[in-house]
Amino acid sequence: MPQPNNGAGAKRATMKDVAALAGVSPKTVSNVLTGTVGVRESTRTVVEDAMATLGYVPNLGARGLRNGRTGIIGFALPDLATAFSASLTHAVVQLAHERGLAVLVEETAADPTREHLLVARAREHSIDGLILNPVRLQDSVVEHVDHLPPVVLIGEVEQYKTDRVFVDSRAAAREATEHLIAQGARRIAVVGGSRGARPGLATSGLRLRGYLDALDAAGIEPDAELQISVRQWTIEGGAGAVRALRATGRPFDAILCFTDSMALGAVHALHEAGLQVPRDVLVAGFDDVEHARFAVPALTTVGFDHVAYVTAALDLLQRRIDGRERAAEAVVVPHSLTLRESTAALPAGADPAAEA
Amino acid sequence: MPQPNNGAGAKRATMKDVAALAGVSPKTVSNVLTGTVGVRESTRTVVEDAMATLGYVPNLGARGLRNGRTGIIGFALPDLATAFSASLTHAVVQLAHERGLAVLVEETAADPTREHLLVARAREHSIDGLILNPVRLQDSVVEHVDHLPPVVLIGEVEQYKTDRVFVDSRAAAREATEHLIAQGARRIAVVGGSRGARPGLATSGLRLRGYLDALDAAGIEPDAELQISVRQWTIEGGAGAVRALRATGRPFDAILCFTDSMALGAVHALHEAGLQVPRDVLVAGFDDVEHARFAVPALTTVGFDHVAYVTAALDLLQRRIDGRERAAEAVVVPHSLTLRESTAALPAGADPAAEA
DNA sequence: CTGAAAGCGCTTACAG
DNA sequence: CTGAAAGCGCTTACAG
Repeated sequence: MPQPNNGAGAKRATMKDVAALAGVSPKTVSNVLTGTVGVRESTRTVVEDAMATLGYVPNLGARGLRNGRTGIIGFALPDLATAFSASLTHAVVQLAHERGLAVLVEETAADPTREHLLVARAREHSIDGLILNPVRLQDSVVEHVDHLPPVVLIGEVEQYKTDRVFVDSRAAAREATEHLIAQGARRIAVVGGSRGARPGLATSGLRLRGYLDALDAAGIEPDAELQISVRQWTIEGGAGAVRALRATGRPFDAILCFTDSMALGAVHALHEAGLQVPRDVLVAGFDDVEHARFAVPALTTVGFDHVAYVTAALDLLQRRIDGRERAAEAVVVPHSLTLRESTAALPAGADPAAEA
Repeated sequence: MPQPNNGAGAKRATMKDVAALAGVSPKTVSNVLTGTVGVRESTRTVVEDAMATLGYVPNLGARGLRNGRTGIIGFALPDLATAFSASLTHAVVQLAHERGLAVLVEETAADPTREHLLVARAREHSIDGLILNPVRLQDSVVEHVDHLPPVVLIGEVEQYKTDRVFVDSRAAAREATEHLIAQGARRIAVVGGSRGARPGLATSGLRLRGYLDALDAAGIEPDAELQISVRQWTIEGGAGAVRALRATGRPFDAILCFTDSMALGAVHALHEAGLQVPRDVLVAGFDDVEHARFAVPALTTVGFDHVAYVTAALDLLQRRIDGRERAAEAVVVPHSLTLRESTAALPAGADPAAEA
C-alpha cells in the first residue's frame, strides 16, 4: 500500500543541529539568519551550507515566543464569500507575502459572538496585527481595544482611536446618484441603506447620505419606500431587495446598490421580472469587482484601486507594529465612477417601471 | 490627540500570573485549560475566576512549541480572487473554526517559485496541516513531500501518496456535454482544456476527456480548433477564450467552460459580439458558484456541495493529524448538473454562430 | 488531584 | 565577531 506523506519521517532540524554541523554556537546561526549582527563571511558560508544540508527552516513560533513577533497578521471580513472579499483577500495575501507576513483569515459573519471569538483567537495566536472590516462590529471593537493587537480598520467607521483606510463613500454615492439623474432617472431606489440609519456612522449611512445629497441638489423629493435595507450584502440580498422594492408597488427608474454583488442580484431580479437594464431601469453598484466589468450588461460602479487600498492598510499596520507611538491616522483612497452599459441613458419620456 | 490603540498597555497575563492569583501551580491552570486531567470542582472555579479577572488568553505559540500543535492549518489555492475560491475559503474558515482551527491562507499563483516559498512558510509557521489545490504544482508537491506537514489535496491530481478530495470531473464533463447535445448543439467548443493535455492527469485533462467521451458517444467528430486552452481560469480568461474562438472562424453553437468564472466571461464576450445566450449559443460552466444562479441568463453548471467538499478535506486532514498511520484515502464528492436558462434548447434548424 | 523540574526552539542581554 | 546563560509561555514526564 502506498506510504502516505505524514511528515513524521525526518525529525525537523533545529538551530542546534545546524550549529553542531557547522561547528559554531546556536547564537551564530541565529545571527546568520536574522542578519542583525555582522557575521564573518567564511562563518556565514559554513552555516548556510549546514542549513541547506539539513533542510533547516526556522521555527517562527519559537522565535515569536522570545522576541514577540510571529510574522502573522490577521485579516477579518464579515463575509468571505463575496466578490469584493475575494478581491481584497487576494490583494492582502499577495502584498503581505511581499513583506514577509503570513495571513490568518477570519470571518466575522452576522453572528455577534463571532467577533469575541475572533478577538480571542487573534490573541491566542499572537498575531502581530489585525486588518479588520468592522461593518458589523463597530461598537464592540472599541470596547475590546485594550486587548487587541495593533489594528487597522478598513471601511467607514466612526472610530478615531485606530488607524483606518476608507473611500469617501458619501461623495462617491452622491456622484453615482448625480450620474443616474443625468441619465434621466428621477425615481431612484437605493439598496443597502437602512431607512433608519444614522447618517455618518458607517458605510451604509454615508452612502445613503450621499444619495440624499444628490436628490436634494436636484430638487427630487426622497421617498422612504425606495430605500431598501439589506441584511446580507450578497447577490441574493440584492435580488431580494428588488423583489421587496417591486412589492411596494412604487415605480422606480434606477437603482443604486451599495455593492456590486447586490447590483448583480438586482439586475437578475429585474430580468426575472421582465425588466431590462438599462432600457427599463438603470443600475449602478460599488466596488468595481472584476465581475462588474463582465456582467451582462456591464455594470456602472464606483471603483477604487483595491491594491492601493490594501497597501495603505498594510503600511499603516506595519508602522503601528514597528513604532507604536503615533496618533491614529486615516487614509482616504481615491474613488472614481466607472460608466458602463447598465446606466446608458433612459429613453426620453420612458415610464418608470411600475409594480408587476 | 487621540490615543491610538496600541495594545502595549496591559502586559498580557500568563499562566503563571493566573496560577499566582488562584494560589495554585501553573500545571493546575494548564489542567483546567486543556481538560485532559480531572480537576477538583472548587479548584477549577478558582482558576477560572482568576483567568477571567486577568483577561487571560493562552498563548498557542508557546503551547505548540511544547506539544507540537499550533492549531493552525494552511489553505492554499492558485488564485484567491475567483468566485470559486471565495466560496471555498468561506467554507474552510467557517468549518475550521468550528473545529478550533485557524486558517493561514496562501496563494500559489502562476509563479512556480511561489510554491516553494509556500511550503517553506508553512513549515516556518509550524502549521498542523495543509489543504492544497495543486492545479499548478502537481509535480513539485510530490518532490517536497518529505518536508510537508500532513496534506490533503483538493481537486484532481495524479497523486496517490496523499489524501485527496475531488469530484468525478470526467463523468461530470460528459454529462454536461451530453446535455448540450440533447439541447441541439453539435459544434461544441470547450474552454479550459489544453489541446495537448494528457488525459487523466488533472482537472483540465479529465474534463476534456469527459467532453470527448460525450462527443464520441454521439458520433460527433471532435474539432481541435474548438478546444481553447486558457492560462488563467478567470472571467477575463473566459472572455478572451471566446474572442480567440471567434478568431478561428470556426462556427460553434455551444461552449462548455471548465469554471463558472470562465463561463460568465464567455457570456459577456458573446454579448459583446452581438450573440445571445441561449438563443445563438448555449453556455455551461463548472462549480455552481452563487453568481451562476444569478447571472443573466442564469448559468447551467456542474455543481457540488462546497461545504461537503471542504468538510471531507477537513475530516481527512484531522485524521491525518491525529493518527498518521493510514493509507492515503480518496473521497469523491457527488456532483450534479444544474439546468438553467443558459442552455435552453436551441431553436430547431438554427445556424451555428459563425465568425464575425 | 496537584506540584517541581525540565525542555520545546529560539533570541536577548551580557561577556569576551 | 562569537559564546554561555537565561528565559519567552507553555506542557510533558515524573513524583507524590
